[in-house]
Amino acid sequence: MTTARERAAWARHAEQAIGDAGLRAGGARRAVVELLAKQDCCLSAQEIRDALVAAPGATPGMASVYRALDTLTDLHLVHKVDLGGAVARYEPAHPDGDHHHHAVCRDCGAVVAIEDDGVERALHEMADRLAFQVDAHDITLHGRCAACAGQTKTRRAR
Amino acid sequence: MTTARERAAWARHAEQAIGDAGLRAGGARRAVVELLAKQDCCLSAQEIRDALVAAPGATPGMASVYRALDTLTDLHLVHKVDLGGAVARYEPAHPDGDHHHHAVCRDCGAVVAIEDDGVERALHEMADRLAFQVDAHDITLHGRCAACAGQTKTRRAR
DNA sequence: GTTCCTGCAAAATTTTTGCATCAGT
DNA sequence: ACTGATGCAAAAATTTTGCAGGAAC
Repeated sequence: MTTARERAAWARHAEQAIGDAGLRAGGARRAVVELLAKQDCCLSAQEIRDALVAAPGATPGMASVYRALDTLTDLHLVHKVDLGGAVARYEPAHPDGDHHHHAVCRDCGAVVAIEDDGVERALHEMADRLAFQVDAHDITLHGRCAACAGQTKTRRAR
Repeated sequence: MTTARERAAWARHAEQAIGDAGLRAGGARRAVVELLAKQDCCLSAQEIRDALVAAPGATPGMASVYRALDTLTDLHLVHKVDLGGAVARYEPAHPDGDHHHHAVCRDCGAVVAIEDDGVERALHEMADRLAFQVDAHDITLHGRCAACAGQTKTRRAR
């Protein structure tokens, strides 16, 4: 779980890294960083823009959101997550190696964050044996979330 | 590793399941099944169509390829794999639970199939503890393949 | 003879790029 | 002032859908 303290630290770290890279502090990218800092899990580009437009202040264009996310991903500040749908999702990349994976409910589409040391350990042991230099890994679980598994299948509009 | 015998079995199983579902044996879908049966790992829709167009016989349209893949995925005969790029990839889903995961080289884009019992075991143990009914899982490794890790980074055109 | 399948073209969706303008350093 | 950042619109790329004709059962 990510604490409020860690989130604030990420935001500071991100602003710092952006400055160090010789980039400027424009409104759109800062707004994206500030929004992402509040999140524990991933958001789509559309969700990010919708949230920024709904909030008071600037109304950035989609292109700026994508450009900001692209820059942040290049700086390893943001992790691009592909959960199998049509849209990519983005979440803060915490530098301490604290990371999680995702479970997607096939009924309601909910995304749940997952953490498990056993799996991480097995994954690292496997990586050591592999003739492939592993830098990162993503795990996506598919199935039914607790709510949807409980009730007789209610399928949300897609 | 998937043997020639297993591939042939998959092709037969697929044709059977298609028939059982009350579907007909048109040329495009059969060609897709036959091509996939020869593969160990995943192909994109474009790669599938290119291969079919290059081969003697029919020249199916992209729409037919997508429709065939969609039908096969619904019947759980094909597994849709999203490796993080812009395109989705598809591979035969072997019914015996024999499955593998993927490592993507960030330099040359090569996709390598990965199998590891330790990881599978850890994943199942985790799934048992989770308040989420896990039906399937995907793992994607990112890094450098043996060839690219060996030489000083040569970056292929993207 | 139905009903499904196919191929083409058009549409829909997500993401990227061009360009003129604005803003940060 | 110089150069990066932004917003709009257009473009690109992938996947889906509509429709008319053809093929399987």
